[in-house]
Amino acid sequence: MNSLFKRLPRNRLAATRRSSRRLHHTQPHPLLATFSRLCVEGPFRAALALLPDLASAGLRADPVSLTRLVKLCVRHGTASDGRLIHRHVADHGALSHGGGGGGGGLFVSNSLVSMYVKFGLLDDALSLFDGMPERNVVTWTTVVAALANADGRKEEALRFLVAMRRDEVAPNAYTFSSVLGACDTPGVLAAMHASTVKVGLDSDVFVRSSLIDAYMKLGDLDGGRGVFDEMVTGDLVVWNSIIAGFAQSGDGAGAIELFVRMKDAGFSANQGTLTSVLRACTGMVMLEVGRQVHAHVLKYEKDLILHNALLDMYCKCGSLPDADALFRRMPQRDVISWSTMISGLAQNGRSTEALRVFDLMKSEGVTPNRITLVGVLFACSHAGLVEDGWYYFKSMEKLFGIRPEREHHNCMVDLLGRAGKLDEAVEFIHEMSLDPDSVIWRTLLGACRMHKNANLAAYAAREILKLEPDDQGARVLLSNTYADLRQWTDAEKSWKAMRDRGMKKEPGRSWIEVEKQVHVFIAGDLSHPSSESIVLELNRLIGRINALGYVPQTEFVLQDLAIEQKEDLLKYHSEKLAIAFGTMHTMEGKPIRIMKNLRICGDCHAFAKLVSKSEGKMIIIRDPVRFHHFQDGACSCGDYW
DNA sequence: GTAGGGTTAG
Repeated sequence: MNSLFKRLPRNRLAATRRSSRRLHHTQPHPLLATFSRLCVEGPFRAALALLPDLASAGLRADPVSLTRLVKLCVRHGTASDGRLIHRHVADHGALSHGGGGGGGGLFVSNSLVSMYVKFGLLDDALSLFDGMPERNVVTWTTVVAALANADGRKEEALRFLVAMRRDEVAPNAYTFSSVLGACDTPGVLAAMHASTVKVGLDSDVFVRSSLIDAYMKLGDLDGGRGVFDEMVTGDLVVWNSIIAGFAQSGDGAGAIELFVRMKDAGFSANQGTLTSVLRACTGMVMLEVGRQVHAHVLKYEKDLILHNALLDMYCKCGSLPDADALFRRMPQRDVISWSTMISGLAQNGRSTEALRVFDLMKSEGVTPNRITLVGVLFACSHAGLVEDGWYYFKSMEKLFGIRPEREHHNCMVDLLGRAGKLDEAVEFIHEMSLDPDSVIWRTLLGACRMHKNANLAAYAAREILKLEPDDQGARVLLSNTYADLRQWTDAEKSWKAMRDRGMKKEPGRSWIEVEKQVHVFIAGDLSHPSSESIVLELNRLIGRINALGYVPQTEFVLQDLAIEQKEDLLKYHSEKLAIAFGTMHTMEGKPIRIMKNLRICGDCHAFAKLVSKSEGKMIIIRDPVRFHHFQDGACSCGDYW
């Protein structure tokens, strides 16, 4: 079919043209009919192959078919196929808009703009947009959406909205739902929200879910909740938006609560819902709820995002056998699956395996990205593999084409600092090509604390405070470092500086899931309903581990107090309360899983090790950075954290 | 026949 008309002699071709003109009002030329049919039914390749034939026969395809062809191209074709179609229609006048919007050229142009966007060729889309003689609300919305979704082009999206209004094209619900994704400051969002109300589009489900999402992404939970609560009739995605918002902002319990309400309201979860619920479980270490969700995930075996979320849930709940089994069974794995597994192993103290998985990933031909490399460097730094870390850092650009960015430099400072090579770490900071930011200095400060180097700590803290004068973390870490060194006057000075600025140290908090309920413990706070029995249990545990040689390490109390007071403060650290609660409520043979908001202190670490031995129970504690698996008196971190 | 919302790794 492709070359049929090319082989026709010229006179026959002319006859064909005449007959096509003659038949125009009765029936279409057979070639055009075939083309139209292929644009509806496919296959795409066959339709595409007809374009040259149409051209040489001098036939002009109708805009409806061309629009369909572009759509098929997005589904089945490549960007170069798309360019080919674009060139064809441009050469054959199919883009002329024929005033008054009567011509189909505008439709064809719009679908081409959208096609370029879908192929990630935003600049091609914009240059086509620039050349269009006429644009309607669809044209504008397509580019506004594309800019709102592109990295770092949100401002442009907002500018396009302004230009659109100047062009007297009124935004509709499509436009608002798109542009809301670009509203990343409270002021802009408030103004956009007001605009939607003004034109009566705020109750559109698409607009509403975008509004909720925008508020939640800004951390304005009340704003998001407000938009949600106003809803009279909604749909599943609106529910998904609010659940995702709670899950992302760390309120896992709130997310689960909404999930239950959603089901009561008669909606059944889809993969989007389940992904967010899993994320909530991940944040709260709710392994049992997560396992229940797993049962529903089985329905969506092809959904990679959902499976990756499940994998991460198992990793972050410290349940590596589950993670491992899932990873092996997953029908497909992408770079995110591999990165999740690498980081998961590293965070759980299994760095060597993490590096082995990285090798496996490469041997399977999956290309690592910058986040994968963060996981790899994390594995090196948390296992003290200084040489390996240097190797990956130095070769990542050559081997994988990934130029080390801030986060990788930060990993290196961590690697050197943790290993006690503080001078090298400082030298590394001074020599790196990027300007050190507060994150890097904070990493150095953490290492100084670990290795009790107060002078360097003070230097790092000053650098942080230069960049961020109100940084609590710097002041806390600095005063802790002085306290470690028994330099109480300096420690107090630093505390005073914090108090003067109205800052308070964040209290330690630990969580544990028991029978699908999350119990929260705050350091020194005995307000839990069963505190009495918890304290009894704590005393029992302390009695048992005293026999194993436990001595409270009061050096971890960072205030200058009498020994007994220090012991008391230590005794009621939140993770100890949670461990006691866990030994009372965790079934035989099941590990105790705890999450906490701050890094674990040395005394609690020793306590957990000994309890794991005396009670014959595995204890898993997740802190903001990594895990500790305590078993039979030892910890997976090898006391290196 | 053209445009829109939520969901995964550091």
